[in-house]
Amino acid sequence: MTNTTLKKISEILGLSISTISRALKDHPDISDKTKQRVVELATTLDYEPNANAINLRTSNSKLFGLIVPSISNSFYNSFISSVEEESRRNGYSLMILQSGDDPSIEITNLKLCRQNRITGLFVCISPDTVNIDAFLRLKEIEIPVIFFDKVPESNDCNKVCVADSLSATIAANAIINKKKKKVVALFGNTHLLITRKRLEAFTTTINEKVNKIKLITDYAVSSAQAEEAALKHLKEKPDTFFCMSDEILTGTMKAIQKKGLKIPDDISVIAISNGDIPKLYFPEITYVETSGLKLGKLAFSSMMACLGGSTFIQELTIESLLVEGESL
Amino acid sequence: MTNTTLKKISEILGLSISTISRALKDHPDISDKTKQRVVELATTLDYEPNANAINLRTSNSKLFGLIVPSISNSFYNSFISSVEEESRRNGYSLMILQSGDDPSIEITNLKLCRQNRITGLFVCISPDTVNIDAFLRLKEIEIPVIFFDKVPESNDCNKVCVADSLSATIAANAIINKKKKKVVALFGNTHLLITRKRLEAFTTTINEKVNKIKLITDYAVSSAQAEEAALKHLKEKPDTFFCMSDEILTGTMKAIQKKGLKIPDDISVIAISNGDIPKLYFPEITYVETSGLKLGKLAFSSMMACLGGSTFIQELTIESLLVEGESL
DNA sequence: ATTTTCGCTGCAAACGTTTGCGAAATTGTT
DNA sequence: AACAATTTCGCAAACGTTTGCAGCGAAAAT
Repeated sequence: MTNTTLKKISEILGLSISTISRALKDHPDISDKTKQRVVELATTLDYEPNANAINLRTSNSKLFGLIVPSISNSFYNSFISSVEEESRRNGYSLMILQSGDDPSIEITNLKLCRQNRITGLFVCISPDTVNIDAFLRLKEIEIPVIFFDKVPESNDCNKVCVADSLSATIAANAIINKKKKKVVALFGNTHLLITRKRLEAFTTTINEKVNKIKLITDYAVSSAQAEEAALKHLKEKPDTFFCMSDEILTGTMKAIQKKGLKIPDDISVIAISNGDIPKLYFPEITYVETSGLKLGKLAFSSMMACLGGSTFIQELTIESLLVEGESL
Repeated sequence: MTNTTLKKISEILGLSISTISRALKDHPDISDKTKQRVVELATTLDYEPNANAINLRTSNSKLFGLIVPSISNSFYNSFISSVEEESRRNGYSLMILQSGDDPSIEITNLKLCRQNRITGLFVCISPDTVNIDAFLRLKEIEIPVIFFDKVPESNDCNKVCVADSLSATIAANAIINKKKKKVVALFGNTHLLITRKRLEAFTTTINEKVNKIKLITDYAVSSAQAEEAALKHLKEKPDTFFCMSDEILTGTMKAIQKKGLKIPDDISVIAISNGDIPKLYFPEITYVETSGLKLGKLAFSSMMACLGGSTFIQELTIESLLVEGESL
């Protein structure tokens, strides 16, 4: 049993292939009677058009590529989820590839995308990706590329990002408003632009405060390291923890639970997060939201704008907002 | 600037298209000198073969479809992650679609897969999917279908599952060994085979025990519902909670934290989980591991077996093991 | 010198669509 | 009845590959 094709239908009905093709897409040239016969047979034969043939013929794949370091990450996850949904809604398919933060796999993935003649690409580059020429070359063949989250520094490309500096500033201001006195701020990998931006915005905002807040900063590149760091700094009796990311937050929370501290009576916590993790705890953790869902929607609309003919290169950011739990 | 094709290369080099095609795939018929010229030009022209044309011609898409209720779920996530990796390693691409537990979207996704002439399909059906004919029809056109995790009851299909009954039995035995007396067991959607299996295995194992354990079972289809249920049953002073899934676990944990109970002194907890969530808490939650990664690898090898010609219908399970935290 | 062999290359069909163009059948107009 | 207009349909080319087969020139064998 093989796949049904236009040819097969045409032979059964004694009509030409082109008539079948037109009938199935409700072309005005075809009479209603014929259309009906064709549609009927097509459904009983379970006809599904061959996307490869269509793409080849029309050179319009209706397929987006998406390259991301890892799909098992709550932020990327929600990003992907929303892009996938938007794509389907708009009649596009999505090909999702993960690079594992390996630039060479990134290139392999890019090749795969090109071979499948994607209509557009969403990509979050790995920290070690220095040369983005391969990506920029897509533009020469008129394939829009939207960089998201971790974006290259080049000005010559479309980017959508969360507001790194702003979100850290919002968190800092929330801490100031609550009149906290001694803050331990934990950050991630200092190689990343995102860390440096958040670090700078956070410390400047805190230090701008007139009656000084005591600020202790530290770094961790894993949840376990964050736990250690938090345990260490708990000895200095801070009243607040600021966690730059979910990874840092989970480590910090383990330290707090380990010490049997009550939130927010014994210690306050605020984080920058996608929102999933903070809601797991009781009381729920106050966080500055950097929504993967929203970023996905923004990326998608940016993509559609490019496909609509906009050659305007732009860098977009989604605003952050404070989601108040009861941890601060 | 348009895409490079074999034709373009052939015209520049004054060779035929077939020669270019053969040269690029190192066919013995072609002389080394010619091969070298061709390969050289192809790389400078950034040639990438058109996958659509190849698929059309060879009717072998090297593309797998994967339909899952949601990609933002730690279990499916690790499943997808491992299938994606295996696919890439073996020269296949992966098209990931989410159904949002909506059977009609599931059908849309299935159509998309068929239109793209996938080589095989991995699918986790939604709880409301009653009719799986559309999936079984793929087998008639020789497209292997591997059902995973939430699988239909039909015997006429390939399934890979976590050891549902076994994992629940292991959890029950762990509870028995710890000499618990009063257990609240929370389960998910009763429409699902997985729920019924776990329910049955758990209750029988508990009830086999000579000196009776008091067992209270309840159901919840969301984390919030689980929290409510846990809160309700806490009034009956159980000494142990059994949570069938991560979703149930997070709800239960919120209830426990809300009441300020200490684990394991005031209350014990054991869950069936992928492992990510249990490790977020302190003390870490004891769980029976059902690994998405392992299931992914199993599903993939099962797929490869089908493609290798095995028509042997089988139901495979990955074994579970108890990962001891300090919550029991 | 003729045949055989062998290395290299090209021809052409096929995969399943879409679509411009022309042709036949039907209808309407005078 | 003759012709124009309209409706309905088919032809054939094209998209970019792969691949069986045949062709051709030159070296090797007879």
